[in-house]
Formats: sequence, C-alpha cells, structure tokens
Amino acid sequence: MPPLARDELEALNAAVKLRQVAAGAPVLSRQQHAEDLVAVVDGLVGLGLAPDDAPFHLERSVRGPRWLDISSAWLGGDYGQDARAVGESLVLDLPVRAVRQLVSQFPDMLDRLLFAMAHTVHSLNGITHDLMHKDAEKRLVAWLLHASGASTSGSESLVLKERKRDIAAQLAITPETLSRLMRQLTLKGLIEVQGYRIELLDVAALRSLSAD
Amino acid sequence: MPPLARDELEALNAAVKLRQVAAGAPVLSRQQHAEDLVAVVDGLVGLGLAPDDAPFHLERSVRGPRWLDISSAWLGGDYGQDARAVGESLVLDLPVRAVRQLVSQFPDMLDRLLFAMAHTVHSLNGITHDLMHKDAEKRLVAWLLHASGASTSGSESLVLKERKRDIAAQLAITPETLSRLMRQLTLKGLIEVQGYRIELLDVAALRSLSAD
DNA sequence: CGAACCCTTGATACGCTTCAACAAGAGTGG
DNA sequence: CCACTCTTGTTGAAGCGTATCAAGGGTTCG
Repeated sequence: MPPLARDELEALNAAVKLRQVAAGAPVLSRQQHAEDLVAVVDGLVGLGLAPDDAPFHLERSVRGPRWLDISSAWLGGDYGQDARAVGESLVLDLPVRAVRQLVSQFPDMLDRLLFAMAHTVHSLNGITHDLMHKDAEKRLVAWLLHASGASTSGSESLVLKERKRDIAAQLAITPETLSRLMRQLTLKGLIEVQGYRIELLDVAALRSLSAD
Repeated sequence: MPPLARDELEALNAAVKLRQVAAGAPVLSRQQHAEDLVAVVDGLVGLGLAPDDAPFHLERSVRGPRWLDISSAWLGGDYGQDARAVGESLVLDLPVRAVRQLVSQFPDMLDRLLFAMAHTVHSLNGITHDLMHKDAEKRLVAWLLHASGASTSGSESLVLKERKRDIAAQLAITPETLSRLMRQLTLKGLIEVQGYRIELLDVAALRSLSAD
C-alpha cells in the first residue's frame, strides 16, 4: 500500500484529535458513546474490562502505532470495552464523521480503512482459534514466536515489554501457570529465561510445538 | 438503516454470483485466494478448519441470511479458513472489485459495508471474551439464551437446528460435557430437554448464571 | 436385521486454577 | 542507612473442571 500523499496527510491532521494519556489512566470506557475511531500513536494500551470494583481485567494490549478500536464507532453504540494506558501513551481520536468525509474525498482512504478493519477481523479470528484449539503451552509458544518476530529457524531473543501477569492474562492463563510453563520449556532446552529477557534456543522446534 | 433502494438492488443483483451448495459440500477453502465477499443467503454453513485427513473441525456456524466472510477479500490473501454447507444452502459471492464500484456509486452502501464489518468485529470480540473468562456452563447458557432470542424474563423454548456435537464444537467443549451440562441444568430445574427441543424455564436465573 | 449414526452415561486421567508461602527488588520515610 | 511495605515472580500442595476412553441405547436407513 502506497504511503499517504501530502494532501491526504493534511486532511487527516486537520481531523484528528491527539491526547497524551498518563500511565494507568483510562483511554476508553465501556459505556462511553463511540464517536471516534481510536488509535494508539505511541505507547502501550491495555484493552479489557474494568469491573466497578476489581482492578482491571486485561484481555489484550495494543502497542502504538496501531488501531485500538476501529469498529465500534460504526455501530452507533458504545465502545463496549475499557482501555487503560499501561505506560505513558499518545492516543489519537478520529471522528467517524470526518472519516466519512475523508473516504469520499480520497478514494485510497477507503482501501486503507477496509484493510485495517479486515486485519482486525483476521487477528481476532486467530485469537479465537487459538483459544478453542490450543492448550496453554501452545498458546505461550505461539506468543513468544510472534513477539520475537521470529525468523524461520535458528535462535532468537526478546525482552518482555509488559509484566508477566499481563502476558498471562492475554493468554488466558494464571501467572502461576505461565511461570511453570516457562520452567518446563527451559528444562526441555527450548528457551532460556533471565527475568524479562528470553532466548528462544530452537525456533524450529518451538514452531512445531505451537502448531495445532 | 433504510432498506435498499431499487437502483441499489439492481446494481447489487448485477454484481453477485449465486451458487447452490449441497449438504456437506465445501463452500470455501483455506488456500483459496479471496476475491469475493461471501454470504449465506439461505441455509446453514459451518466455518472451521478441515485438516487434510480429519473430518472437519467446526468453529462456528452461519445461518443465512448473513455474511460468511466479509473481510478476507480486502487483505489480498486467502480465506484462511474452510467452510462447508451443513445443509443444502444458497451462497452468494460478491467480487471486491464490484464492491469498490458500488460504494463509490452509492454512498449508503459504504455505511452498510462498514456496519457489517464492525458487527463482525463486535461479535468476535464477544466470542474471545467468553472463551477467556467464562467456563463451559456459562458459555452454554449464554448460547441457549442467544439462540432462543430470549426476552427479558419468564420462559422460552427453542429447537436446536444443528447436531449437539456441532453446538459443542462451537462452545469449545466435547459432546460428552455438553450432555452432562444439559443434565445438570435440568436437575437444577432451569431447563427441560426433550431431544432437540429445549425449554428455558427461568430466563432470569439463566441470565444471571451466564454473566461473568 | 444389521450397520451406521447420534446421544448419553460412567470411570478415570490430566491440565490448569486456587490457595498459601516465600524470595527478590523498588520505593518510602524515619 | 536501615526497616518497612508493596509489588512481582516463583514454587508447592490440593482441588476443580473438562477431556478421554469405553460401553450402551435409540434412530434411521439400506
């Protein structure tokens, strides 16, 4: 997909609203009426549900630059989920009305929008598939490979950018289970763990472990 | 959303390709290049993965009229999942190229398209949420309530339109577990089961059971 | 009538959670 | 600087939820 042309960029810039969000501060709330498409420009935002009392139940996290919620605003309802900044973040709001305007003015914009939405669907499809068919170990290994941007084989290293409990939450397991799985993988000689630094010693083997 | 105008309908009819699919026959295949948006006009189609050897692993099912895959075609890749007709079905293919044409010609079409895609995202969000946070009983009860189009309270009845094993697959549980859960709910006096006919005796209680 | 499905039921096994305890670091205040 | 607390990750023991395996009964269909 070609980069945005100058006039497209200018039109976009005129429409977006930027806001800086402090670590831990809310970005979206469940009951809020969805009038904007929301993206994370920079930083890390957690998406999940915030029960009235409980702390905050993370379901997945979004690292900028990336769309946070590109679909709710088209439904005319509310966002349906809560979002909190994990670290200091820059968030972008783009009113639906402005988007309608933009796509009618710049045909390429429509392709970008549809592409992004389709990508969201694709990603969610993958998540549900994994939750339905893969056990915790498979899901963790798949996550590690994805997070490391793993090449085809050999070894790879990565540094965790979130607390392990947050990673566990996204994998729908408890922190205890995550810890045990890490140890088991270490004992099998597949990975090496030093705090938040993890070495993937055998990408090929890990890849086959994570397959359905 | 207003109904389609006559000229919109005519343009649509000119673009779509219809095909009748026999029960059990493939509708989509994983490796197939996605050039169309695909919808089920009438009938029931199962969406899932068909490993080379194994029978067919159902993940969710789509009853017409409803979109089957409205997003893959925008990504320029393949469909990524397999689909098979559960019963005799009428399937509609709508080429992406035609859709681009249509939305540029009829602005309302764009809203319909975006609305449908957003609805897909919303639905998938709900599914992942349930898989992450609800146990099998909660998921089943939620499914029953949804399938019955349950009102606010009182009692409700429904007739299953799929084999129980297919329902179980969509709930990510085994048929055995589904059977046991049904019996437990019956013993609690919440439902009544006679083959494929199910009575929801206490919708209010069921609703609170299915909550997170 | 047998064969092929489907659903159900029971016994057992396993994966993951829960609960509890502990170690290691980070921040805070005396 | 040390004691104190808070948070995070780790480990172990016990228990729950669901899968697996095996068997039996009910239908439908040839």
